[in-house]
Amino acid sequence: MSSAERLIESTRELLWERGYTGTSPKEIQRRAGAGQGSMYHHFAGKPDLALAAINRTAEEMRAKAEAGFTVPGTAMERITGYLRRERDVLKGCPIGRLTQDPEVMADPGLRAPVEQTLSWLRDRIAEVLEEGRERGELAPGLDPRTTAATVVAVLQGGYVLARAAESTAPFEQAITGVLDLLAAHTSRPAAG
Amino acid sequence: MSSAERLIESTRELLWERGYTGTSPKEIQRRAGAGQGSMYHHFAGKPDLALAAINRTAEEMRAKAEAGFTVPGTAMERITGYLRRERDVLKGCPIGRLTQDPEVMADPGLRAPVEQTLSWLRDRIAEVLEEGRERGELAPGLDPRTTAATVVAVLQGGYVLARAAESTAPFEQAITGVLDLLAAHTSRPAAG
DNA sequence: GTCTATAACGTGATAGAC
DNA sequence: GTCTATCACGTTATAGAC
Repeated sequence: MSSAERLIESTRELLWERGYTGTSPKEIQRRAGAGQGSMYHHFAGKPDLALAAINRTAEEMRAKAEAGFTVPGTAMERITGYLRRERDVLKGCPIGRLTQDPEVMADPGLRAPVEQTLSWLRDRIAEVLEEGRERGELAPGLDPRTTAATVVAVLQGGYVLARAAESTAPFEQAITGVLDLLAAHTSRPAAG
Repeated sequence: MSSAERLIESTRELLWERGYTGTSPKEIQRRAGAGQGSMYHHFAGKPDLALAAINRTAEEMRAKAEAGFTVPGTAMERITGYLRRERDVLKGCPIGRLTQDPEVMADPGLRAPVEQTLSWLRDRIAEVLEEGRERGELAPGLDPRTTAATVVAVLQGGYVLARAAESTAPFEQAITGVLDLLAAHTSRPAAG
């Protein structure tokens, strides 16, 4: 792996673990096994390197989510599969956590991928729910857009509760709770 | 207001806006209109001052929540009142945001009030839901503890979505979505 | 491309005058 | 109690050798 590559990967890890404000170029270099000169040769500075790291993480997050949504099955099964997917719960969402970083949110370039990724996720879940409604799997009274916002919020908030408790239990409970609530709005035409 | 008091209040604001890692003693002093000497006279250092600030914020958060839960009404009305309460949505939750701060979570003294406050909130909401179930307002199939975790997660996650979008809209949608889902599990003995 | 040296500035804290 | 001076260290970057 090239120096530039190792620098990006180290930055991704540190942004996840410590956020943008809490991450220094020095620590990035140390973890990447690269010197100052190498970093400033490949990247203009900390914001430039962070942008590369955030863009890659955002892309990866979309790909993982999309893989879950594209599988066959009812809307409820696809949402369940997405929510129950294996996750590093105690580390939280690498994109969602950046919303708490004032320096990220103050920089339009760094904020854009964060905004777009979470916006895309809500839209995508709303589409899945809309498809389920069209197929008669979901109650017509269920609004796809508000429900999608709720699903994404439970996920993001579940991470917060897990980190606070230093336990995955509240995350699992939050997911189970919203799936139980959703289940009451489903009918299963195939299974009767 | 005394210097010590102004220092605590400035710290509370800065922890909310910038987090612990992103807040320097110098900035706290500037905002409080106090010098270095004053701060280090009243507090042992940054962690000590932050602890005082976090404890006060945690206390305030509990008091506000409790005020919402103590009002008369059905469980659904009390939960709705709590979730619909006026909030500084784009600033997010002053306690929840600390879960993303690695330095806070690494310090047991600072972490404790964060953990206890969110744990208390889940317990308190579970109690309200349990009361509703006992009164026949809520479906017996609804588990109070998992549902409470979902409610708190929607709130915490709603803040994340709002900050990402720089808009309160996704927060409102997430709240509306979970209340709609909950509504399907309620019966209103009084209203028929 | 990668290294080391240097620098201007900020951080978190201490010391001691007043 | 509050002030200013000072300090060791870290941050973010630039310069220039190799």
